[in-house]
Amino acid sequence: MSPAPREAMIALVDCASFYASCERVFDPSLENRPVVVLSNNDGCVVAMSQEAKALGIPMGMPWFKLEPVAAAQGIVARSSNYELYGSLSARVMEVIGRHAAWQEVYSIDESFIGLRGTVEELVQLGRRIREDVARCTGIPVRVGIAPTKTLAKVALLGVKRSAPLAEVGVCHFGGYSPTQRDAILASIPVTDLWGVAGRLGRRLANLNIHTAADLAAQDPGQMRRRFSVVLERTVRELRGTPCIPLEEEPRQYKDQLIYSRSFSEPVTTTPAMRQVLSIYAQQLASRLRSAGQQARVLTAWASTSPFATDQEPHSPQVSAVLPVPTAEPLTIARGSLGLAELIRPGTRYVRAGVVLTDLRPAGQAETLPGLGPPGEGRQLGPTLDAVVARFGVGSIGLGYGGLGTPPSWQMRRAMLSPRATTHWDELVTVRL
DNA sequence: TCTGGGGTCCTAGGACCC
DNA sequence: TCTGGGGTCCTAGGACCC
Repeated sequence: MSPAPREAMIALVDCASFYASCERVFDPSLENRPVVVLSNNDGCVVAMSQEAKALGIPMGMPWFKLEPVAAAQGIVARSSNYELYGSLSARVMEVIGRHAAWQEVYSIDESFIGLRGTVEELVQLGRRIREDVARCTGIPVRVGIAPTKTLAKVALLGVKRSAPLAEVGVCHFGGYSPTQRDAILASIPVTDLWGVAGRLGRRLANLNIHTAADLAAQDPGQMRRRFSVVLERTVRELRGTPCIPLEEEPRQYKDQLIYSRSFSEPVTTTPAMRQVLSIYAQQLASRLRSAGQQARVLTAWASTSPFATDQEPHSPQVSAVLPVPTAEPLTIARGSLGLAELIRPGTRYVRAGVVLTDLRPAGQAETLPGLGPPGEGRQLGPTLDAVVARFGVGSIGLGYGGLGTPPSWQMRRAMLSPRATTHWDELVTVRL
């Protein structure tokens, strides 16, 4: 039975190979070529163009293993350029939003919109969205439409996997007969659904539940008792009952803030780790301040490489309750530096991070003058941010972070494209 | 030599309260 | 010998997302 005309529907719009597509927008020479986008430090593959996927390159493959064969296969690599992707994402989302009264931006490359209309009307609308986004941003998108978010994802998988649907770029789950829908669900492994990954997938396989159709046939209450309310909702959504609402309002405040990075070369000494922590703390303080929040609890950690076979793994960690909820870089740096005392000099650490939790909106409880820790209330954060805004990252640093030359462990991004939409001096030149 | 980063949600279990 | 019960709050850890 096809859904009643004008019933509320949800469309999931996703960008095809988003990072690779972004790289192509300002570099047409990448068209029709296998493009891979690398993680920070040019570590491993985090995104691929269709051509690269077709070569069978596994997601997450280390670049140092791919690099030797890349040239021979015509593979082009780019360092990830999140500033560019974020900027293009905002434009894509804005264009999508023009076509619907309800929109939830789900991730950097996915958006849900709420729609009403017949199957034919909504498929037409999906086509218009594709054309509009392509014309305004150069990014290809695909559209899956269904009564629930989970089924919209199923419809989108159809667009990705069926050649005729890929041609159109739009799939409406309601356009199929019940028999066809069952066949579609039976063709989708459970682990392709939202909320079902490896662990859960193995537990479901033990119960002989392998496909979306198998899962849809389960009793929702039983799935809740045996697994969780999350899986219960998935079952109900697969059966067409919306359980996961469209969330239009982006959340105003985050629950936690993390700054963590791998090093381009291992850090082995206490002074170097102090420098790492000072720089990370300053970055984090800056983010926290621009989010309009303060933190009360801080955790700092470092770890050795999980791939190293020649040394014992070591992951020291410190947690501290800050004297007052704060966004002051000095207080955050001081809390983080305790970690430097815990490292074993000579051990090779490959990454570190600082996590702020127990966040709250800034300005809720002002500390009385003189009662806070040293540095509180001196507005060091805004001053540092202002200097960085004017003279660039690295132009000023706190304590151990304030060194003139860039540290040797700093992130490597050798194949970085220009930030063509956010920096005047990196604009693209077009010759006619 | 070289393997990413930043989040959220849910549940179980302990602390604590009356 | 026999030793309550119901509720909330908080946290850690697991699992998942892109």
